[in-house]
Amino acid sequence: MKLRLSNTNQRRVILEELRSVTSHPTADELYSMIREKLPKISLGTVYRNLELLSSAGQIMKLELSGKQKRFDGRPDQHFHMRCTACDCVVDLDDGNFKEIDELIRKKASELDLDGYNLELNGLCDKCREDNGSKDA
Amino acid sequence: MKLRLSNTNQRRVILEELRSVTSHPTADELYSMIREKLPKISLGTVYRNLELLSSAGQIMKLELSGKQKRFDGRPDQHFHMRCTACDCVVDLDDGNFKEIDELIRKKASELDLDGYNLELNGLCDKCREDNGSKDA
DNA sequence: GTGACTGCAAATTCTTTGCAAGAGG
DNA sequence: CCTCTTGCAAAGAATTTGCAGTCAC
Repeated sequence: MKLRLSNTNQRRVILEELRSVTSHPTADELYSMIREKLPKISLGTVYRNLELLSSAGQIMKLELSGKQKRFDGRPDQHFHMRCTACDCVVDLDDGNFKEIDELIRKKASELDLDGYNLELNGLCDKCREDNGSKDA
Repeated sequence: MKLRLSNTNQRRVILEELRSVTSHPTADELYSMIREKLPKISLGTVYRNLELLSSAGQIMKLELSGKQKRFDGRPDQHFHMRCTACDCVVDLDDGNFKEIDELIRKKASELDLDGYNLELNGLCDKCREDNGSKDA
């Protein structure tokens, strides 16, 4: 659903901030980040705008495993990996998953399903490094 | 991790109840179901036991999209579909997803990942029916 | 000016936890 | 017995909401 959103300062900063990072912050992480620029912003405003922006298709709301929702400034479909060590979420290179995407879509259309959500698990670069040095 | 669990009445009823349904109840849904048999059981006990049983590998904890965790009496790996209308979770016939599973595993092993979580979306039988009658 | 938006705080929802009493082996 | 478990109630974490004032257009 596309909505017309008015152009408030808070909304603009939230969107800019989210677009400027490749992490996939939770609402409260984003709140901390944004408070450095807008110290008076409230957490409720952050939640409300993230909801509106994702309804408008300008960002993506990620409801992956784990208790907190995360938000992604990239509005296009792509894949995510959840780090099994630090719980962060990183983007995966889509090239690797084109085939998988096509296969799932094909099967889904046969079964009259309409979408899917795939989350990979693994170690992010940082944790892989830490882990490697621990083994050594 | 396998644990030795003592054999309390509450634990046994929770497990039986969860095994007896194919829905994938949330903790509080299960709590309501169980209170018909054990009216004095507490919600905390249900949560604690679901956690223990899933650590022991006797049930599965599903952390899918949506805010509440759901629990599955089938301890073996299989696929789930989330109904986009009523939000329920149903098991999918694995035969359809063997190929997908293999492809994802292959790719995951190439990229040194270690697992994945796939959730399909679609309409459950009941909602499909309701929806059909609405269209007519 | 009017409707959308904001900050604040309180309310909701889901889950976990401390504790004293109770059951299991 | 001694430990693990329970019921209860309170705490905690994440998110939503009511409201009165403010901003965008």
